[in-house]
Amino acid sequence: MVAMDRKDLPLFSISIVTTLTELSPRQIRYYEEKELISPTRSKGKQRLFSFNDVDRLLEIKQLKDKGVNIAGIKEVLGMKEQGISERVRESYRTDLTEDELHSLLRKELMESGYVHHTSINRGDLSRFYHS
DNA sequence: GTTCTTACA
DNA sequence: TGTAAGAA
Repeated sequence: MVAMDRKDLPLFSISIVTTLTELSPRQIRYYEEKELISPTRSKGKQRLFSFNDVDRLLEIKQLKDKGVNIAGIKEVLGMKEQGISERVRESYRTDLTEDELHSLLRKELMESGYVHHTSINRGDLSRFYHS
């Protein structure tokens, strides 16, 4: 069971993910260190990210901007894995320019309502926020 | 040229 | 988190 889902295919270099997520290489590597993402490695030990990795990175970015710390982000990401539909299928079209793919991917993910009304800012999770 | 790790500010 | 150094 290597990659049942297309979204698990390791395809992007860190530079690509950097432009896709607008996160710095430092942050991306830091999140991997914190086990928020698990990109595979190429033979040269270079990271290869999948669509799922990019998805998670974008969610991490949102939560970070909201003031959620690593522990809190792990909580939310863990909850997501328990069940929440996703969709960015159109991103797989190959007849898109790189810029089109970038904006499309980001747009789709932004409008998915990933982090709202999940009750994360309802008190009991306040301990996951920075001061 | 790009990415990696480690380390320091 | 940004940046630098040295290796791959």
